[in-house]
Amino acid sequence: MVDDDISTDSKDERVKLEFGVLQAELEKLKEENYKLRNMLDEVKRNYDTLQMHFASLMQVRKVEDCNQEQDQVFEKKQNENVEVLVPRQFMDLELATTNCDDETSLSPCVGRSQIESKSIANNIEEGSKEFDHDKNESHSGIERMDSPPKEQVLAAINNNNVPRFSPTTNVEQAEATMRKTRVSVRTRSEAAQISDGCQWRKYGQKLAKGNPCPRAYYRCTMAIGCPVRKQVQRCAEDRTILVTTYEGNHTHPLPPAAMAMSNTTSAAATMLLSGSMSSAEGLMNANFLARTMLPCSSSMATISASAPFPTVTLDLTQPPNPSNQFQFPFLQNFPNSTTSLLPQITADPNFTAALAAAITSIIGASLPNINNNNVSITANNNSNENATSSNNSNGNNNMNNPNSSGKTS
DNA sequence: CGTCTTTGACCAGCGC
DNA sequence: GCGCTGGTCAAAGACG
Ligand SMILES: [Zn+2]
Repeated sequence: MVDDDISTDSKDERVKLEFGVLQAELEKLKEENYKLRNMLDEVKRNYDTLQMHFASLMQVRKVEDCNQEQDQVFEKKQNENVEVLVPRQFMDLELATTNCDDETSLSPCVGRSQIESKSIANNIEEGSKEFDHDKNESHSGIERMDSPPKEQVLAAINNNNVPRFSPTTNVEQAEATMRKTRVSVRTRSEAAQISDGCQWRKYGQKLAKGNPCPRAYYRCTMAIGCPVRKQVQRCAEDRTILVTTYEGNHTHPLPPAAMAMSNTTSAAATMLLSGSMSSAEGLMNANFLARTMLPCSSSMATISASAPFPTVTLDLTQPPNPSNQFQFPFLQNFPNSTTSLLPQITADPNFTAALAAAITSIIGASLPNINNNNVSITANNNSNENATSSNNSNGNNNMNNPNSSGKTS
């Protein structure tokens, strides 16, 4: 009996030991699997990015060929001092901020850059209306807000796993000239605010000049100290259009909706802006890429050198044009989208905010030294946004609060 | 009672 | 310096 007991005990112990070993091994394998999966993801992203880059280069070459033929016309225009300014702005990043950051020079800059975009990139977009709205939105003094510290920038880079084309020196240089990157989203919405998965706290409201609708200011409260802010304002011309401008980088993980987009947009956005940093050619790249990022859109993407800080504009108000979907593999790799069509994706109310959040983080982190870029991406969206908070007006307009005082400083 | 919104005050930048 | 404008602060109140 005693012997038997001992033998079963030792047997149990051996089994336990073995179990423990196996469990440890399993854990190890899990970990390894996780690492490998991460690596695979990264490789995939890099592949997508490279493919984008390649495509853009091909486009650039095409356009260059085209331009050589039209060189004389170009030179003539440049002599008229109309076209030449944009490339210079992109080259002299620091000077550019002083060239173009006052209100009076803003409009001419918009005009110039759009002419530039169009003539170089062959019929990229007419989008002057959009930029008029954007102009109203963005000539404010946000640039005086504090730049995020280096750690934050690096953290954001890591968070998004963005493959960077700008060398480290650019990031360092960028710290000196750091400006807030902004992502402006235009959607059709009756709600006072689009639901974007983040938590926001309203901290102010103003009547902006040139727009009877008040502009509301929100700050991200998903994490203590998150510097992300957003402005929400209705379009003066079409009050069904809600313009939401995001600014800054989240210091916390993005909500699932935003994360879903992040992987897909990171490569594209990085490409978009890395291409646009230093030259007219880059401007072209960015336009081309912006156009291809959301190929279902009826209008195309533009990039402009108008803003005192880089601004990506997502116009989700246009009617759909599903003729040319899936031009690029990264869109096919869109998480969970292998069976769905892009218009459905862009109609998702989460899409807007997710894309905005992702791009804000990405470009804010990886390419902070572009000072005068405006990227506009247009897609269709008739989403039904939900207001996450009641957002009353203290302006003298038609918003919800009948008791509003009508006074704004 | 804690959280959020409202809203007048305040501040900085800019043009004159 | 002054006024205008956009952005932020913070006290007071609303709300659950
Ligand atoms: Zn945040």
